[in-house]
Amino acid sequence: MDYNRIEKKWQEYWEKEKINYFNPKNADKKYYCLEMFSYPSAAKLHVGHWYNYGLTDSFARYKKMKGYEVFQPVGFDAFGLPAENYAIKTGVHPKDSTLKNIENMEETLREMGAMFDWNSEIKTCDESYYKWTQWLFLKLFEKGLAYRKAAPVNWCPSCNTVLANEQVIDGQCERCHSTVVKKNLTQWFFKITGYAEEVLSGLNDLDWPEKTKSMQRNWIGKSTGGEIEFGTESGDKFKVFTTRADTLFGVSFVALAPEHPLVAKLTTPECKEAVDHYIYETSKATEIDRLSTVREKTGVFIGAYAINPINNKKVPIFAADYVLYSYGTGAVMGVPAHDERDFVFAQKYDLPIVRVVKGKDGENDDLPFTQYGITINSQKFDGMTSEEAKKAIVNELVKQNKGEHKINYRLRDWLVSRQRYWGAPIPVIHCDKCGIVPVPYKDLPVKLPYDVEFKPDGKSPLAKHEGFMNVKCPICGGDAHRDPDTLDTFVCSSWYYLRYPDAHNAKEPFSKDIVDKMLPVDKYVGGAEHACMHLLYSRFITKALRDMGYLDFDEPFKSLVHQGVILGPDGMRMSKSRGNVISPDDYIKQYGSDTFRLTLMFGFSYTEGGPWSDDGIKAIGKFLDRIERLSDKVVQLKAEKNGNFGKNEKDLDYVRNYTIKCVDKDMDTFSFNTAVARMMEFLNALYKYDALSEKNAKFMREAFSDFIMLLAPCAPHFSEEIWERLGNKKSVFLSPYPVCNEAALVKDEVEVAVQFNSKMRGRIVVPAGVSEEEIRKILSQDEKLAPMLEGKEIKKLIVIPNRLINVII
RNA sequence: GCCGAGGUGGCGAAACAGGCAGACGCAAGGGACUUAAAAUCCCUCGGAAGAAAUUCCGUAUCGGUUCAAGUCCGAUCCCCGGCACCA
Repeated sequence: MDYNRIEKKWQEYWEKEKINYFNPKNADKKYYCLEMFSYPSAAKLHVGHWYNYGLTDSFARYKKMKGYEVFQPVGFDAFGLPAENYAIKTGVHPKDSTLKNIENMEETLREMGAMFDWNSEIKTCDESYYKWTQWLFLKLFEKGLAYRKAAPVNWCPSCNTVLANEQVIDGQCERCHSTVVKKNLTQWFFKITGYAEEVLSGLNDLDWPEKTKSMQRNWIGKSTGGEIEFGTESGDKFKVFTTRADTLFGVSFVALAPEHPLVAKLTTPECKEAVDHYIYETSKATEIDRLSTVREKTGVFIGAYAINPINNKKVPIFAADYVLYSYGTGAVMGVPAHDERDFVFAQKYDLPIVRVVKGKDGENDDLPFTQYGITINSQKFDGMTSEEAKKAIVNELVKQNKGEHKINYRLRDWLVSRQRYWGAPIPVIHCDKCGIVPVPYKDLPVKLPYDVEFKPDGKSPLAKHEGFMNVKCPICGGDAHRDPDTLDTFVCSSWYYLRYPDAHNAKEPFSKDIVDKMLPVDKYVGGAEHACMHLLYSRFITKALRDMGYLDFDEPFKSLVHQGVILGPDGMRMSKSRGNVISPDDYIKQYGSDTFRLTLMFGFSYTEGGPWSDDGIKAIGKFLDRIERLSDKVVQLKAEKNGNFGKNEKDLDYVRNYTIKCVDKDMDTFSFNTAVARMMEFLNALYKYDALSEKNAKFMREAFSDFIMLLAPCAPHFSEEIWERLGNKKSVFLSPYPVCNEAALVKDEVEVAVQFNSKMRGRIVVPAGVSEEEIRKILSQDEKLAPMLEGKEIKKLIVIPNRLINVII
């Protein structure tokens, strides 16, 4: 078959017949199938795109044949750093290179033959899209969910911009791997922490990979404990957060983060020099050093003492850089006997180690003892379990107004401003008189100017563009200037799935009616690397929009699948520098896109991925050739003669229906490799039947038609072609998916395994559903098995119907 | 350290809910067809012993539960992904 020719033929046909487009009239049967949209890169589609888009398309086509009105849109996450960095290197404007890349990708995506609904295409860099990204920002601002504050932020000196916590990996920039430094800057944040509890608890009901849910849980990092107020001799007070209030009697020191304001205030003159020196040394340490767990715990006594509210004991206050100012209260109580860090610290600075919890059963003398146990040395709280003591001690402090129950989250607010050019401008105006003034909705979009000098110098490129920057204040009419920062591209991608179903709406980002009908996304497919970024941000934005009344559901993605990663033939991640990149194009030219797609389906477990091997594609080529050869025979079959439905027909009918049942289920669960395996078995059975001298032509034709329908989602062009050759006038994708006839799966006779004392001893054929009695009889007559039973007493007979018989003798 | 997912032939991988381990394919070997090659078709293909029938062993390691364990339980080792001085 001339694959490249028929691919074109059917792609044109689908386009002409509108096979791929979602019909809103059938929205009650909608199935929203979405692949994570991609960044428009200059290179052609790589294997990863194919693996994501191609295979999920097969799933979508399967759903379509199952009777769903499938909505499978496509678009581009078009803002972002690579285009800008490319521009800095080559002088090609980001807009020009991006639009050109998009054009390229559109073309190759069409060549894939996926049933994308191109009518709903989105490009986040279009004014008609980012207008609504800005709208979203303003709505969050109105709600108090977008705010500006000065804070120590992650700064990538190479990208010349701030980064969200999520974009810092091991202290390095996610993108360029430069070491990230802390800078004190005033930046825009989204208040995702306000939704910490809901994004956490909502995970329980999601059909998502457990791994991803646990990564989000981890990232959100909920811990339940108490905040306890310590006094000082000077009358100042500060709070510590602890999850182990049961160890409060064991406190022998208190440690404050070096940045904590009380450090400067409480340090005594005698200690000032040492403390200043310590703070200076700390500030020199890089973020990576400071975050290392193996780093020695250090600190410095500041000369002041704190008073433990539970027993009024005086304990020394230290400044210590293992205490993070950004978490909890920036102050911790030191309980050396029951915390490893505190233990090391106490040994180093010779502080008392007081045990206040003992093991529940038996003595455990090892310190630090970090498990829960029974309280000791804790006055009236002695003898309680840790769980009880935690509550009781905080309750006692609540009464004295010196503490409260408290939940802390590790999650930080999402830093969304970027000092870069190629993004959506932040739609606010800074006025000396009126402060921060949101751009009026009627003035959106705030257009990103084209003629901008974006060579990096540590400041936002837009700041240098006077025509952009200088505006009149919408309130007072006086001179004012725009915000020179742009939004993190994750803001653009945090709501795109809402825009697709109503992509051309010029009056609002999306109609409430439409999204309430079309969302949540029924199946979302993409890489696992987005677990704590895109997937978390989108959930937050959905909930925020819900609370503002713009939609009526809680979660954007009901069901999520992560595809695995296809590695180079050497088992390493594909990269140009390694020279192990597999280019789909070469294979598609030679074997066709369906062959390539099927190879990916059959060769890997979808969620695992693995190294590419050249051998697989030849095998699939052979498989398709075999199908084509058989189709020629089927077409030429003379219908008349044999209308019998005997044993051979029954056998084939069994395989046919078994295949339908299995493939149906496998497609539904992204178990593509086994679905293809079942189809191969079916084809083998069809060949076996075809080899018979007597065959029922009508029946074989039907069985073969079923085969092609099962294959169609996985090899769309090829199947359409064969389908047409079989004499069908309409697209195979308009025919209903085959339904398994359960009756055909009931066999008269089954082969079961026979074990004696649990060891395999042979196989026998028995009528389906025989009684134990009959089995005994059959066994005693079996010429191979009967002699082995002679003179032995059958103590017990275990029968697993249609599978196995275990004879205990 | 914590959380999560894994470890099955020469290779990619299957195994519903504890019930014939290795489906389906690749590679390899043998054969048929052919002048020959390609293509196609047939057979073998976890290991060991045996002429064979057959037997024994085998799902990272050790132990347990069970008539029966890749699957369940306990311990250990290894690999991958994530988090990590989070109090």
